[in-house]
Amino acid sequence: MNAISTDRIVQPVPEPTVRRMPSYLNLLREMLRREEQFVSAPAIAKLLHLDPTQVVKDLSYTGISGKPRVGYMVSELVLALEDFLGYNRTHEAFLVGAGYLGSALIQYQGFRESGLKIVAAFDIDKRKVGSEIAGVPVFHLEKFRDLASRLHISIGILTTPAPAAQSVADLMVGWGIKAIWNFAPVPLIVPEHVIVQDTHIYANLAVILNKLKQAKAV
Amino acid sequence: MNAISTDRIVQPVPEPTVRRMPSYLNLLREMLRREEQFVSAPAIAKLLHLDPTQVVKDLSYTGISGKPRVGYMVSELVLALEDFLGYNRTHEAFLVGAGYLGSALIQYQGFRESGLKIVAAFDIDKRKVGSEIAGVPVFHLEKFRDLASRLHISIGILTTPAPAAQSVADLMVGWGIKAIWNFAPVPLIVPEHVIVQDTHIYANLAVILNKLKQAKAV
DNA sequence: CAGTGTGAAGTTGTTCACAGCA
DNA sequence: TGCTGTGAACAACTTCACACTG
Repeated sequence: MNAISTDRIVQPVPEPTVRRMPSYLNLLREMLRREEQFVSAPAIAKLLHLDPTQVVKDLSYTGISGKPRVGYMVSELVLALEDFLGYNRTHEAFLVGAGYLGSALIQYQGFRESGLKIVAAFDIDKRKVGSEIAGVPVFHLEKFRDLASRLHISIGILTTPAPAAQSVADLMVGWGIKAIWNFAPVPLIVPEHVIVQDTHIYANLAVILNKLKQAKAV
Repeated sequence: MNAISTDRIVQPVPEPTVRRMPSYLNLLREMLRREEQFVSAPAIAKLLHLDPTQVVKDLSYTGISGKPRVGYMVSELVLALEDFLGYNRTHEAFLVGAGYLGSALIQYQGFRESGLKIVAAFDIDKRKVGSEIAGVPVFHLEKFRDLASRLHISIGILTTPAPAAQSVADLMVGWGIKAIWNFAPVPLIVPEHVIVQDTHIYANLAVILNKLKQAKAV
């Protein structure tokens, strides 16, 4: 390995592009399984219901270039996307709130091939503490402190009920977590350097109901 | 009821605005509980980490107007938002795929006060069929046909593994469902008149990992 | 004068148009 | 001719600037 950094300058990528990347990877992995060699942007666009130019622009962020008339090499794209998304590094995470949603996330098969590894779950419910969910141990929230300082975990997944969310976020911040994936419908207050990604199920529901209303009105 | 429609013309609302609406409602319901009478847009903006003008513009879509120097009447806004989001009508839904994620959605307390009522779940796993999840009966997928034709359900929630997603979507379409809330990481092919709302957990994960990468690069 | 309300400016993301290539 | 790749036009959303109000 050369002493000069091999990391290219990480240029900012539009968030919508980042959000589409997993879909590309998903599709391309499937194509790789079917041993398809090349794929064109218009073909991808059709399958994912996107604009062809959009796909070209998005894929350009991976650094891979395609051949006119032929398209992109599937295997090359898969590797580039995995690298781009960080799916070949392993990101370890703690999950707090081992209820139904938390359990669902732990169970989620896909995370294993997505660079996310939930290494421990935490709860305050004594019936859950001491058990395992899909091989992931559930500790009492008190233990969070000790473990987080020993291992160094960068991602905290917050799946508690709303009232507990802020205090759990404080805990996570206190123990040096870099990013919080927040599923509670509460805006978290955290120091500036901590990344918060909100995933609010209600926003999606709102969009559906709104589109239904719109459709009915026409 | 008058023959002349009382529905106002449903003007299209920017999707980002729609997505923020549940957060406003959430906050305002909390304020209502605390018996706060008035709230200003800047105050809301601060609590939700938004731009004050944004809040003003968003709230204007509810049809409610505020008083200069004072702000908006909380109770009025809550009612208007509930109406806007359709939370006072009840939308009945079928859920297909009673795994961990499906169970989590069924359990989700919040839906009850969000106008969404999951009336039945379906699966093909014999261990699940016949059971109940939080009072919601789980039927065999075969039964879907009969029930969907009898009741008329507008929303289908799709929480099956990816390979089953398209065939379940076909089923849902066949029985007249208007909107599909899709949690499978698969682009569904449906007739034009059917609304599909994708909720892909990986998109959110991708954003987090990307921000972490970005943070590290700085 | 602190807040609403709105038209204008700015920013971001998408779509178009077309040059280059095999 | 069908595809990549990119700069330019366009559309959508956000932020700014400011007139208005109690």
